[in-house]
Amino acid sequence: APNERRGRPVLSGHFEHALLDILDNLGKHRSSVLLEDKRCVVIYDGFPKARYHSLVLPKEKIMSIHDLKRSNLEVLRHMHEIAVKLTKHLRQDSGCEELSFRIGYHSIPSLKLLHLHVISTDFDSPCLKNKKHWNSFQPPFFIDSGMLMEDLERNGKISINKEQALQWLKDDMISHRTEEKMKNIPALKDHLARCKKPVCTGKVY
DNA sequence: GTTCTAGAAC
DNA sequence: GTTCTAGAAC
Repeated sequence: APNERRGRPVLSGHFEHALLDILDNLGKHRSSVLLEDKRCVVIYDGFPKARYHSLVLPKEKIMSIHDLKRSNLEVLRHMHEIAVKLTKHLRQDSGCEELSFRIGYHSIPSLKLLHLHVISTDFDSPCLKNKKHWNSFQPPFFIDSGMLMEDLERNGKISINKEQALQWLKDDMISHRTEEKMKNIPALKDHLARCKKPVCTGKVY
C-alpha cells in the first residue's frame, strides 16, 4: 500500500510540531495539561524519561533557545518559577524528601517551541532506552535553567557549538550519582535501580 | 521526538 | 546464539 513501508506506518513528517499543536489546541489536549496560567502551560512529557517528567511551555511562541533575547528573560524567569513550584508540590505529594529534579533545556532540542524540562533524577522509565536519552538529560548537553538565564543575561543570546553538543550525546554514559562510567543501557538501568547516593553532577532542585 | 532492524559486540 | 546499539525513515 502507498501509505505503508514494510508494515511500518509512514512518518507524519511533522513530529517536531507536536508541542505547537498542543499549544494551539489546548482543548483537544486537556488530558496532557497539568497546569496553566496566563503566560505558560505545563504538560506531561509524552515519553517520560523518569517517574516525573513535565514540560513548561511559554504561550508566547518562542521557537527555540537559539531565538532567545534579553527581552525573553521575564517569561523565562516565570517558567523557572513555575518549574520550581512544581518540584516542591511533587516532593510534598510524594512524601519523599529526597525526590530531586533537574530543570533545564536541551542544547539541541528535537521539537519546535521552547520547552523547559522538569524531570526527576530517578530516570526510572521504560522510555529511557539509549545513550542519547541518558546524555541529553546530563550536563553539559542539559543546560540548567538558571545557567541559561545567566548566559542570556550576560551575552544577549544563547550560542551552542552544534558539533560539540552532538559529540556530548555520543560520549560515554556517566552516572549522575557516582560519576562511574556505565558500560551499556542495561548496566545503567541496574545502577539507577540500586544506587541511592545523592546526585553529584549538575544542579538539582 | 519514535520505531525498526542490520549487524556489531559479546 | 543472543544482546545491544545506532542510523534511516523519501
